[in-house]
Amino acid sequence: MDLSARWVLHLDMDAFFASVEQLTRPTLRGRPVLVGGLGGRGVVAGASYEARVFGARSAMPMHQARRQVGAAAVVLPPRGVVYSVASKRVFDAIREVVPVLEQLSFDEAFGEPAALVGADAAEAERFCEDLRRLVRERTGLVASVGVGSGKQIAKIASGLAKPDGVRVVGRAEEKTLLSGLPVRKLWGIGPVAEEKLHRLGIETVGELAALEGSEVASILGVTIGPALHQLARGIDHRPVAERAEAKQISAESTFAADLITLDQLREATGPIAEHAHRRLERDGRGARTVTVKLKKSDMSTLTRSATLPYATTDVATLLATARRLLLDPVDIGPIRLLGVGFSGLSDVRQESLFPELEQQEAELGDTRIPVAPPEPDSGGWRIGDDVTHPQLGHGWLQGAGHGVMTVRFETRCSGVGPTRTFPVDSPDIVRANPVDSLDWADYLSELADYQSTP
DNA sequence: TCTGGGGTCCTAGGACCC
DNA sequence: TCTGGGGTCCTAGGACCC
Repeated sequence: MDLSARWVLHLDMDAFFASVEQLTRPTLRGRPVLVGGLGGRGVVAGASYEARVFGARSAMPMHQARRQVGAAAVVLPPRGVVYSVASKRVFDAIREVVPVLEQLSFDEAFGEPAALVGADAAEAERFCEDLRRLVRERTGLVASVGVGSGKQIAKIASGLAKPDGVRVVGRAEEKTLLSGLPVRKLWGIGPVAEEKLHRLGIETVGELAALEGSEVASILGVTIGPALHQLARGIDHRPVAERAEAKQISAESTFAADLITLDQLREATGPIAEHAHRRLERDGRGARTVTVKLKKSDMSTLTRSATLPYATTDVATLLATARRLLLDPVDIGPIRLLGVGFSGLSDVRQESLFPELEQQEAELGDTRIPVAPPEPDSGGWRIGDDVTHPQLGHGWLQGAGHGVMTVRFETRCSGVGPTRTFPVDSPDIVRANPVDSLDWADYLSELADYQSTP
């Protein structure tokens, strides 16, 4: 293939989590929305542009973001299923035009459309504007697109395109753009590599590019070094390809207060392992290796893993294995986070070679699966919960306390909806599927169409 | 009340086998 | 009385990404 003719595009949804909240809850449009953990140890997973004006950013501790944004901040817990459905719709739509997509996350993907081979910059730009229009029409969400000769440039370009834009970086422009950038902007250079380079006086991608290959290898390692050196010099022939199946499925949880006994740790393992196990079941494969991850109060982490003689989906076996791997906080110190991961995933759901062993493990694993944590005040309702009312339809909880709750009735297609206040134990208010907030009005209009059809 | 949750990839040492 | 060499699997830790 003639690589000089290559156009790679990087599509990145604008403020994805916050935008989905604003889409499905019209009251939030134009307001500074922070999505993330509400507890003291939560961080921001998504911030709307209105919140970014105040300096709020992803990965920032929530209490800090909240302080910066002030009283206008709307803080909501993440609704993973809604983002997942919205994401699928976005990329299903894009695949109609660009069949091969390398999806990096819920909100990002590379593509290399066949239609753009040999195209000029203006054609590439028109193509991407069409793509953005398609996404907006189908989903109501805004994507920005960057285009360049390879993945690295395309990714940098999408950053420049934001918000709500397209940026094509032509061949002539590439070198200049790249060389002035701080090294940290290069994909694969994180805080540690950045610090190593800074200590040697290397600040920009241009300075990195100017080094000898051997120097870069000695600073950044023989595997990563040469790859990053090439990228710094604008050489990026990496193909765009669909991602392989996941190699690992895990769940983890940070506790409101550090755990200090082995018993607490054993209890906490249940729900976390079950969470990971539910996703394993959905995936349809079995796991051979179980890993537990413990993060201590000083943020250092320990992992312990064990490999079974066979891959299994049996929750008792997996849970017992995880529990066996735990370390005692009395020995290692207070634990702020526990994770349980499954790997060595395979389709073969082989019968156990050692059924009696499995039985033993199952019995061991049966010890005291903890009850769900007690619901907080307000009748178990939390801000952000999706609910439904027989007359008023789908809504979300704006506030709860003192025996009453305030519900805002609105969805993606309803426009700003009305609020009503109910006793927290009102039988009319029932928990609803959050995904309905993406669809509910559609469903109603379809129903109306259906009923009006003779 | 500093620092979530879900991933990928790399390194390095030891066991084990031929 | 010197201890090869390669390959694979397992384990633990860590950098990095969104």
